[in-house]
Amino acid sequence: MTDISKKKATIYDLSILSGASPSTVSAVLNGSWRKRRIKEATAQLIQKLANEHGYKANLQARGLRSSRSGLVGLLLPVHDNRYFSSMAQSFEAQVRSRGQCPLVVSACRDPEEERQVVETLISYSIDELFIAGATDPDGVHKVCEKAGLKHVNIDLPGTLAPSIISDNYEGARMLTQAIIERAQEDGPLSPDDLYLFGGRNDHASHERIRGFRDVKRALLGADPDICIQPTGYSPAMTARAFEAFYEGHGKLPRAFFVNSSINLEGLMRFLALHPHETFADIIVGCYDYDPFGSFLPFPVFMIRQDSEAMITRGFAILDADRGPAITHLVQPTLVPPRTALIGPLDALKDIE
Amino acid sequence: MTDISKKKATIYDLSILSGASPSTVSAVLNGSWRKRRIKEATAQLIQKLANEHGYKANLQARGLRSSRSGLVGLLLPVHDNRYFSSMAQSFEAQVRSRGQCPLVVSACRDPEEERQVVETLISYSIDELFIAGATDPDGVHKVCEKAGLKHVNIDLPGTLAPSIISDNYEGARMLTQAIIERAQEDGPLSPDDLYLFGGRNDHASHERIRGFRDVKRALLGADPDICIQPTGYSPAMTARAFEAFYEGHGKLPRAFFVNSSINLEGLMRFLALHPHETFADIIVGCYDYDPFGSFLPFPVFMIRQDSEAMITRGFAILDADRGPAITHLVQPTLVPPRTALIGPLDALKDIE
DNA sequence: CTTTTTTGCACAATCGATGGTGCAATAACT
DNA sequence: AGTTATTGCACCATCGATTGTGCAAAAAAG
Repeated sequence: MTDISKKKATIYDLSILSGASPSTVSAVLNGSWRKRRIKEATAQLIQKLANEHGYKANLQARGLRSSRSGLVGLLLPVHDNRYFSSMAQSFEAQVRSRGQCPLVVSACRDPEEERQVVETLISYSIDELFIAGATDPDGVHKVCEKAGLKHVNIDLPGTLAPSIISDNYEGARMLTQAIIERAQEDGPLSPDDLYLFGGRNDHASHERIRGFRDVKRALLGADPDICIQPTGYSPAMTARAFEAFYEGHGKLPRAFFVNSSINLEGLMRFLALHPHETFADIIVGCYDYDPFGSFLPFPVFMIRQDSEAMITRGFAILDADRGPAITHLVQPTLVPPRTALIGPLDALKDIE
Repeated sequence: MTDISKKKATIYDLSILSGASPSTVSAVLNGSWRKRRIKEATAQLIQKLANEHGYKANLQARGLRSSRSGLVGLLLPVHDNRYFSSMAQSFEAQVRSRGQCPLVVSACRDPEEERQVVETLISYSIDELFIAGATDPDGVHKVCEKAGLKHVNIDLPGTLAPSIISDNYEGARMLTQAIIERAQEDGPLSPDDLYLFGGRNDHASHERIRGFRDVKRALLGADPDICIQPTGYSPAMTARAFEAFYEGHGKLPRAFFVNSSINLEGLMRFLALHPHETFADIIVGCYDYDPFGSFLPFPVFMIRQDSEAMITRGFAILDADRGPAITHLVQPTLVPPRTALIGPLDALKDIE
């Protein structure tokens, strides 16, 4: 603080200033000094000097020596999405509170990129890795395994490492039931009136589709395959699917289940091209929560996945060290239309 | 790849395997081998061995020696917001395409936290830093300065380093004009019918408020102070401001300008407590773009800030090395209601 | 067949911290 | 006073790369 020197102070500088050896300085500054039986007075002197000179340990050097970096990684498919960005937010908070440094990266749902990004993180000797929504969790697992890196899967399960995911089946059941009941308030609902858009060949989509179909069959008696319209996690493809349906039927289905908020963005693209009065009576369910998505001009039921709880569980599992490769389910909650939930931002103090 | 050894290979391992010295191996693997006049055959042998053993440089060691890490930091106020998360998304892409590793962190709009987080990043020897939306850019600047870290401000300007920000004044003018014109379609608008909610004591808010007031005065002839309601960047506080207005007037203002999407979330919280029919005729302008925010059940004009361009400019400035501490303006665009823009996600390939 | 030049590489110091080991000086016991 | 225990710290190897320097061997020049 007081000091104006250009270069960053090292333990060697403090060693000279204090008259102690570098190893003593190191011990004092990394907290191991009691164990090393350093005199209290010596420690205080060194700490005083360190403060005066704004000493900060070089974490690359420390990491090199100790082969730990204090970095904890979170691998996301994308940032630009409320589900994942709020996961990033909770992740950061939890990592920081453990005295480590969060490293959030995205890999664009590309299996090869996922592995490469993780290789890079490993080159920085990260200590732990959360693999969220990976397209190929087991591929990433192998990379981690080889490097001895502790890791868990979040959101999409793997078979080789512990996984913490939403209870997609139950969530989809809740959501499907909610939109059916709501749609039936406007009159009887035929199986052809209820569609599902979005999702692809991943575990979450499968489970959600399974939940959707089970409830639909139970409540509406039938479940034609045509009502399932996978589009990938792409707004553009989803918009195309809505457009195609619209061209064929002159309207949208009375009610539909949208696999994620990313797919819901596809619906927005479709809506932008059509006057909204035309679709004033649709009922939508979206497997994801977005505060604005909840207030669209038609009823939108949403599912809020508890990413904060998943991260917490993830740390618990990593701390417990080498848990079995089982899948832990976290319950999501059904969010009725027009609901503004509080989120991680509310934890922030914000002065006016 | 082929290799099954437990530990990561180092240049020393490859040195033994190839019969070359560690320095030769190093030179081959970091690309400086031509400069060092290493025989082509030697280089190829070493590269082959490196591939076979899945060699990856230890970046902490490299960073320690060269005092560069290949890490580029982006300091955000928060993740959980479309503006900043899409900034993170473009940032990542650009950093990766430059062969570096992105490090995105948030500091919760807390000046002390901002400085500490940056100190931590510096301890990892990051090479460059983008300071986005910092509460105290100049405080952060000083920390960077002392460490000789190249940096630029994004979104909120500082006085000591180059800054790249939205043209908030022009953006606010466009937005204000758009909502006034739209509101006047429903009949004459009095100055008391047009409010501004959100924002606080930062440069962006000041400029937006200035733009708002200038246009309002020009078009509506007056601009009572009461119509400016700063709430900070907090959904909860913003909701309270709407609630207070509603209690006093039995309705919301006919038209209003919301300072950011975070404040717009405050409007959602208010709306959740009231039947939306009551507010079917409000006209809203929001300084930020959110794809779902654009489709609320009343007209929402939005401003899309070009975060991608800001990042690009930022790199240009950093590459030009030590630009003057001037402020560069990036033009935002006005987004009419019910518009679904494509975003960084559309760059992703997504197989069905 | 020398002398000079070029080629190809090895050596060793260094970045800044960590942690095992060993050795004085002091304190505690006979 | 002589012996043993304890305290307090210094020394040094080490983590894995980078890079300036130097020196043989090979090639080119004379």
